[in-house]
Amino acid sequence: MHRYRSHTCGALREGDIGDTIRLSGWCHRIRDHGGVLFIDLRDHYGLTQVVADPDSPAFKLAEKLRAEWVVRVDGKVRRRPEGTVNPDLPTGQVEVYAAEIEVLGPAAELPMPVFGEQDYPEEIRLKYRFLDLRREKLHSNIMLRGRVIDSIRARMKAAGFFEFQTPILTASSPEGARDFLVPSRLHPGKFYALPQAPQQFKQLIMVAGFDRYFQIAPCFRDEDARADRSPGEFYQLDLEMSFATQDDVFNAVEPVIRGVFEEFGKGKAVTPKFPMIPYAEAIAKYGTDKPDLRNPLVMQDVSEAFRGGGFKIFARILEEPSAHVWAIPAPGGGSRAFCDRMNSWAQGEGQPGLGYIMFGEGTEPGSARESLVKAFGKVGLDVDYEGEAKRVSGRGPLANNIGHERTEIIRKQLNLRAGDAVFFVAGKPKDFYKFAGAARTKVGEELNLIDKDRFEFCWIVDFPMFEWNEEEKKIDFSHNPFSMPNYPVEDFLALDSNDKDTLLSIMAIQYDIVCNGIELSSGAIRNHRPEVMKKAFAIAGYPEQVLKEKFGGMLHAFELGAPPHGGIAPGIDRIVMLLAGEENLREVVLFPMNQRAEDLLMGAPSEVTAKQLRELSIRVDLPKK
RNA sequence: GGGGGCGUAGCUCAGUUGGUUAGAGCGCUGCCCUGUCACGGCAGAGGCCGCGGGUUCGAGUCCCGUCGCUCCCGCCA
Repeated sequence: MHRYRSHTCGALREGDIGDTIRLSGWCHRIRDHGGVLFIDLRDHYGLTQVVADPDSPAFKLAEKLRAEWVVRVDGKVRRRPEGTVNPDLPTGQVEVYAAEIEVLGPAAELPMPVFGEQDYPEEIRLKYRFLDLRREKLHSNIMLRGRVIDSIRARMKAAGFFEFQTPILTASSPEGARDFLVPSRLHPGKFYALPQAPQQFKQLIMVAGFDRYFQIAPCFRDEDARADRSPGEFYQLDLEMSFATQDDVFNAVEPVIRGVFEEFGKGKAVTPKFPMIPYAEAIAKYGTDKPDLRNPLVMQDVSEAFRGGGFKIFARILEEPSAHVWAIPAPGGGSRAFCDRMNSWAQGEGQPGLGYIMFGEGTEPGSARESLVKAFGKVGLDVDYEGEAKRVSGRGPLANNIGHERTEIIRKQLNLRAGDAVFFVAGKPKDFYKFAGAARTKVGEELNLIDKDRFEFCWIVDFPMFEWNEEEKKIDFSHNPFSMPNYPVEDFLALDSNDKDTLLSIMAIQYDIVCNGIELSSGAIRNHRPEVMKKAFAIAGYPEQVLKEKFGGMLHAFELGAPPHGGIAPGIDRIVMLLAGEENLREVVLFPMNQRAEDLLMGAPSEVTAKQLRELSIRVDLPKK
C-alpha cells in the first residue's frame, strides 16, 4: 500500500465496494451526529464521504478533526445504505468506513472557509490565496486556464507555428507603457527593462528567417489596473508570420480563437465568421473601437433632422461644420421613467443631460385625448401623425420643439415603433463618441437587450496611422509606430509633413480582435522598410537620431534583408476570463497582485537591504509626504 | 493624479428622525444527537462601529479630515 493513498478522492465507485483502500485529503466538511460522524474528504480530484462510528478505532480521532485538516484515512469501501445515496457526487454511491486515521497536516482556525460559495473581501482572498485556490470555483478556473493554454499550443503547432523563448531582461523601450526597470550591478547607473511584449524580438525572429513564431509570452507593464487589466504582468498568445498579409494573419488566428471558444465555451454560440469593421464605422455605429456586438443597438447620424430645426440647442451646435447629432435607439424604452433614469445617469457621467423622444401609440379617433391633441397640437403639447400600422406619436420636449415631420424622419430612419425611445448626443463626434458608446451600452443593459449566451467576435480594421495632438499642435502616432501604413511606399515617402489632412487620412495595416466588448488583442502588418519607418517617425516629429537610438537594433536588422511580416497577440488572461464567465482577471490568475500592484501573499514589493542597494549603486530618495 | 461606492464580531450583513446594555447568519468553544451531505438542538466566547477631529446633554448614525478596499477616468504602442 502506498504511504498516502491507493485512490484519489474522486475515484471510488460501486466496483470498489468491499476493497480496503487508503485516501489522503482535506477535511472539507464534517457532520458530527454524535453516534455517527461524516467527513467529506477532498482532494484535487473530488470528494469522498468517510464514515466513522463508535465501533471504529478511528472514531476518537475523527471527533477531533476540523475543517481543512489534511489526513490519511484507511478503510473499507461500502455501499451507502438505501436512501442515503448522493446523486450530486460521482462517488455518491459509496462511502469509506474509517478504520484508521492519521493527521498529516492540522489546520488552525481559518481566516476564510474553503467550503461554501460566500464572497470574501479581496484583501483576505489575496493574502490567503492558497485557501481561495482550494475553493471549487477558483480551482476549476485555474484548471480551465491550463487546458485552454494546452489547446492553444496544440492548435498553433498544428498550424505550423513554432514556440520560441525570448529574453525577460531586455532594454527599455520609449514607446507605450511605463517599463518595469531592473538595475544592473555590472553597469552602475544602467537598467534592464522587463519586456512590455516581445515585440522587437519576434520581429527579429522573422528577420532571422524562422517564418512562424508563437509564444505564451509574459508581458510586463507598469500601468494602473482595471478589472480586465492586471497590474504589472499578464500573458499573451504572441505570434508573428513572415510573408504575410492581413488576410493571412486573420486566417491563421481566427480558427485558433474560434476553436478554443467552441471547445471551452460550454455550448455558447461563437461567431462563425468574424466580421471586419473599419475603425471609423465602429466609432460611428457603436461609439467605441471595442464594440459589444451582443448589444443589437446601432447608432445613426440624424444631424439633418435637427439642422435649422426648432430645437435651438442642437440647431446652434450644428452651425459648427464638424458637429453632428447622433441617435441611440432604445426599443422598448419609451417610458417617462426609463428616459428620466437615462437622463440622470447621463448627468452622473458629467453630461448636461440626455435628450430623448419617446414614441407612444396614437390616440383613438373621438377619444378625449384626441380632442386635446386637436386643441393643443399646434402649440406643441403633443405631436400626432400616421404610423405604418398604428398611429404613433413622438412625445417629450424635443419632439414638441422640432415638430412632427422631423420627428417622423428620425423615427423612420431608426425604424422605431410605439413604446420605443431614442436618445441624442450632439457636438463634435471626437468629443462625445465615448459617452455615446457608454449610453448605447447603458440602454442595452437597462433594456435587457444583451444576449449573454453568445461570444460575438469581430475584427476592427483600418486604424488611422496618425492622429492630431491638440495640446502639442503636432501629429502623433495613433497606435503603433511599427505598423505599415496602408499606402504605396513611393507615395508615402513623398508625403508633405505639413499636409495634415492627407496625413490624418492614412490608415495603418493594423487590427484588433474584439469579443463581447473586450479587446482581446491588437496586431499589425509591420513596417519593415527602414526608409518608410524613418519617414513615419519624421512625420510624428522624431528625428532619425531618436529612431536610431531607441530602435537601432531593429532598424539595422531591417537594413540587412527583412521579410514583410506581421502578427498579433491575443491576451490569454482575457480569453480565459471570458471562457470562465468571470468579470475580473484575478479570478483566472493563480497569484494575482491587488489593484495597487501588491502581492499580499509574498509581500511584494518589499524593501531591500542596504547591501543590495550598494551593490547596485542605488540610493533611495523617497518622495516627501 | 482625479471621481464614485464601501468600511459595524474571524467572515457576510442589519442597525429607524441622533437616545438605555450594538444585533442576525456563518465560523469558533463546550454539551447533546447513529444516516448526514448547507445535518439538527442547547449554551457560550467574540466589538476602539477603520482612524483622528468637530457638532451635540448624548454620535455606529450628522459634519470635516485621513487611511484602507473596490470600480471607473487619466494611463495602457
